[in-house]
Amino acid sequence: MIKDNSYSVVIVDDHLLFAQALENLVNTFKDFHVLYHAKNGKELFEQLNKNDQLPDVVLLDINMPIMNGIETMQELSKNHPEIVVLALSMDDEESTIIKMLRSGAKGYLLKDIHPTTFKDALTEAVQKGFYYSDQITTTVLGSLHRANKTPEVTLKDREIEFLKLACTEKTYKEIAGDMFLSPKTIDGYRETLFEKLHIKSRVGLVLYAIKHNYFKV
Amino acid sequence: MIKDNSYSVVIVDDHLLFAQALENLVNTFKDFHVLYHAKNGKELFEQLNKNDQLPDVVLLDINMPIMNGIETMQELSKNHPEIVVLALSMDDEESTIIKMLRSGAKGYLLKDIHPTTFKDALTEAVQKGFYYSDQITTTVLGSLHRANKTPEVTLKDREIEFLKLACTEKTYKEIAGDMFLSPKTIDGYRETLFEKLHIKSRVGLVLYAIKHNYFKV
DNA sequence: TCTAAAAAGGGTGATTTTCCCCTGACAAAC
DNA sequence: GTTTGTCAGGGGAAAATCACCCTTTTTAGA
Repeated sequence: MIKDNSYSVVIVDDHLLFAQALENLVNTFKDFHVLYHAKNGKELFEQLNKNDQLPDVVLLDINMPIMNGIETMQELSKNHPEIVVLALSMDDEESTIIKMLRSGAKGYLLKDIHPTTFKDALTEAVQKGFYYSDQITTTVLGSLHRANKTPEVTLKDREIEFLKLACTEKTYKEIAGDMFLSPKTIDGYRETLFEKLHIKSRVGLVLYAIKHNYFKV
Repeated sequence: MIKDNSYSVVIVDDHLLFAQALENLVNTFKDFHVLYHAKNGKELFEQLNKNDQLPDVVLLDINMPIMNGIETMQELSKNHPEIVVLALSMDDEESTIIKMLRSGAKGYLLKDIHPTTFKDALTEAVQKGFYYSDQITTTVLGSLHRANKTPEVTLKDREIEFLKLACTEKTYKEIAGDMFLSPKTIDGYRETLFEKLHIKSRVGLVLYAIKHNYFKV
């Protein structure tokens, strides 16, 4: 879907300065032009519905309020699977990368990418339909490798609920009250998580929860 | 120090994409032009020493590896107090803002600032020598207000050392070993921090440490 | 140099966390 | 119809955490 001989790009990022600056940068690439940008997923879908022309590429920030990158990506996959989405993020947290790619992102760019590399990534993305940097490939392969031997840690709803409460200054007894369970049951959850997550103290619970986005400081 | 009738700007940011994009944006402002950009404080000083022309404005990112915004700012204040430095950051963490301003930054911009506002900020910065957004003013005033009644929480080096270790799965006894102190002394640190930080459990220590950047997950 | 405060360490006891082993209810699977 | 698995709960004990009150040594300021 080329218009004026150049690919159309939409930017989704809540950092207006970055979004605007990025738009200017993209517009310096002769094969690309920016259609518009949105502050979050919600705004993106409003724009997509309003405009006739669908973008060829969406540059999607992950950390946004309102409707974050993961949710947005999942919706995009459902409604517009033909759009090539490149995730844009500050951090290279493995779980985040995996989540984005599993949700249908066709690439994952760190914001400290070199502008030249960025242009290459964009070009490759529209031509081949995807772009994976060596670093991301390594990360993903590493994760798959580990997933093979350690059968993936999936937490149940009640465990997650407990995990979040463990990140507060409540005692387990208080947590038990909050969850309408006996302290002994809570003790069971604690022990289960200690085993599942290979940790051995409440501090471990807190660190795991924060690292895996179950709890925000 | 105007050259070609326009103010010179230097960008310091480890996110190359952002830096490049920002440079392009600034270059669209007719009263400004970018001299160069640096990936961190170290690189900035190398450039400053190499080049004859000093910039009028430095846009300084805070979160950088090698030499971060705070350290860079302190050096800049010593060596080139005449340069107007605007801190650029993702987050509006009060303690960070305070630290930057105390180190001599003449303004503090959040990266989600609107590009138009950004241009205004830049213009005001070179004309008046500083730029404080309403939000930053409020934050700073709020902090001063609190500083009046609660005499500011400054942690000593040894307390910080302990705090970081408390963010691991070590027991206090092990921490004592690491710090070559008796468990009883460690217990003293624990108690002091509990009071200083208004917390009541080790979880509180971990949360405080992470929130105030003493510990990275 | 004197003094006062900060740092290091001690004792004791209550509370919480951590560990291990065990019971019953219930639901899906075989 | 039994097995298997998950969820809830219990007993008991060791270890760690937390709280309060105390002494000695070191350090820094007047």
